[in-house]
Amino acid sequence: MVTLAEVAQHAGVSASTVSYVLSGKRSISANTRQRVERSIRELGYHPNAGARALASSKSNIIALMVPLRTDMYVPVMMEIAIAVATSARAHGYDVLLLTGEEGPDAVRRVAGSGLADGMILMDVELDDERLPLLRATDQPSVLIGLPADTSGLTCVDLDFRATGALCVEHLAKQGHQDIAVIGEAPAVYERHTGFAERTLDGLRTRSRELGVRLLHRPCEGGYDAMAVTLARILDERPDTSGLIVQNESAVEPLLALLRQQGRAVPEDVSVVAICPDQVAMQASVRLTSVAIPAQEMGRHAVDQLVAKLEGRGSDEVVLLAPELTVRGSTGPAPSRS
Amino acid sequence: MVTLAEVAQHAGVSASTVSYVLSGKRSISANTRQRVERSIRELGYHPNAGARALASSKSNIIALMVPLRTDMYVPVMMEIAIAVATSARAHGYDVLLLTGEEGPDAVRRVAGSGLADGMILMDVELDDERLPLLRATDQPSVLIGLPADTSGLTCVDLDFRATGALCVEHLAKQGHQDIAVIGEAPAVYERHTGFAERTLDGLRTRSRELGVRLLHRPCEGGYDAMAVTLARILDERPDTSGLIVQNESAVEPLLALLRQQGRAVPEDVSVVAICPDQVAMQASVRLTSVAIPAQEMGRHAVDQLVAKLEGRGSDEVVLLAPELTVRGSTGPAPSRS
DNA sequence: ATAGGTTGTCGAAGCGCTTCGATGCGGATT
DNA sequence: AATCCGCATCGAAGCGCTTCGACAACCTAT
Repeated sequence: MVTLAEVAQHAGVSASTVSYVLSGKRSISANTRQRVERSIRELGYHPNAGARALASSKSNIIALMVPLRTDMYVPVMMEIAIAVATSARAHGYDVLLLTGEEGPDAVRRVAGSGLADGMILMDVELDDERLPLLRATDQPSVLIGLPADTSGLTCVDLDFRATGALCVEHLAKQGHQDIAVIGEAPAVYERHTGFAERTLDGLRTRSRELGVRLLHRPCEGGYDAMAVTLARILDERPDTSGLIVQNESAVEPLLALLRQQGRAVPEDVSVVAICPDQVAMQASVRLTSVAIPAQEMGRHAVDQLVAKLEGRGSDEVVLLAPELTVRGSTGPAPSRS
Repeated sequence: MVTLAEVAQHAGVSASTVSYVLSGKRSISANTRQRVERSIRELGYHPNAGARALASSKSNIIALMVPLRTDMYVPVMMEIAIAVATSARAHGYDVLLLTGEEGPDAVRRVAGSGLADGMILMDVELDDERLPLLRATDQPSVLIGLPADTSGLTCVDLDFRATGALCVEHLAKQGHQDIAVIGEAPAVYERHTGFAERTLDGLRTRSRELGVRLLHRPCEGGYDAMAVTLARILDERPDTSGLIVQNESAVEPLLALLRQQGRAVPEDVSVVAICPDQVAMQASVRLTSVAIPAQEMGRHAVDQLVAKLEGRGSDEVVLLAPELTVRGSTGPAPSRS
């Protein structure tokens, strides 16, 4: 293993000079810099991460806490995680992957050990048990998702309230009077996941304002669960002509069922999805949808965190504006029979 | 921040004693140990990761390189990643998330800087460009997936050759004579991804042995691509009665199309999927499938790597035996019209 | 009673890096 | 010619931990 000292000797300068060449924190003559850089290349030197962390008390690592559950909104999570890793690298940081498993202890461990300089939390619940710790340790952090109380926290999220409103508006504008929402699995609501409740709030508020009827039903993923849920909805509100789906793994089953029952999309029923663009475009019907901008969320979160770590940056809540893309699954409401 | 020295002072012992209490590398009297442990608790001491890494030249971190592509076999990747993170924690390791983006350089960076003690590579190609480096740096590592040349490497994977064989056998045993394989996207084959080619090999070899006809067609995910692919298959081999799908995002579209065309599963067509159990069970037809044991693969990889890091462990190729679960999507071949 | 072996603890020497103050030097300012 | 300043470099002091050899203290076998 090559050390700083060896590079210094090889280049005929002192260790500190090499260090300054590397960090750029003091001016170095062009001549010396080149000699040092050459030695670094020739010896294949790589600074030792541990030593660096110890001496500078900065690890250049960002911790990312992802939910343990592998069953829900997986693609979104994955996309965010990858976006985080990629943007972090662009800022010179590496990413440490923490699963929800350890829970709040992970926060303590990471903050205490100086393993990471800051952390990004995903899948934040409205009243998340990690938040008190986060506030207490003054560990620089950014949440992806919105808790109930955002004071003293930096958060990044899609504006799900506006998302809900947007979906209702779109359907209402086309004359739909009876709208049903097929939501995430019941467990998601029971955990008081921010995005689910906020979407619902936006949906309800806007539909009240616009005077349309709204029915919300949670739904597990998969075909059978969807079949039951759809039957219940149509039983309860036979005039339902607009459907809003916020559950990736319910999308395709829903379309299959509608087809099977002879309900044409969008002639008989309009469907709006809240899902990644890819899902909306790969479905058996091109779905009108509000995209979940996973990449952008990940990138924003990193940008915010890095800003904090560099002393700039503040406790801000960034809500990304939703965008509804009209594709083939929505159209005018059918005239009442 | 609390340091070892402070704990030592608080407990009235020397720093080295505290260190030995923590590591258990020398015997300590019960009395002293308790005093030290009490001080640790009272002061809320957490060892500093950087200092530890520097002094011991072990970071207790495992690097996990995941493919950058977010479009393919995502759930499997995610499940593996989470399994890796979870098992690693159980062994006292944290996980550093690297994306494929950096390519081989990531290997150099991690190995050189001592950031991680070892690494796990996913999405290994048959002739992966990271392998030469891996062999050169003698960085302890484990691959998930099989390259062409496994000499000097430790690999963990599902036995995809056996998987392919198993699928063919199952269908052949039910009398199917014309079998079509709907594979991963063409890009996957072009990259020479090990698992895809091996599966194909298993499928072909076994079908030759059993004297059944086999047609293989790569297929992008999504409904449209599937429609085209299916049409081509049925055009070319109208007698096809057995389908084998190895592409998660083609499963549901396939079922929808078959339904739409009035082909009953399993009466007219039998379908075997190679996919995670969850996908097979959530589909609109309970799919007979060979599971991709993502969790197990992740766990095995970590176990192997940890064994290597502790000096035990060898360069072994672990192939997990495939298991075919019969569900509702396969049955006897229809008698020829 | 004495040599020999355990057991439990301590002190000190690093691990490889960053960073601060000091220093030498040439050029600009009086 | 004396003074001041900025630039480029160096030396040394740590950062918080692990680990090795040393050493008392005690126990056992002779």
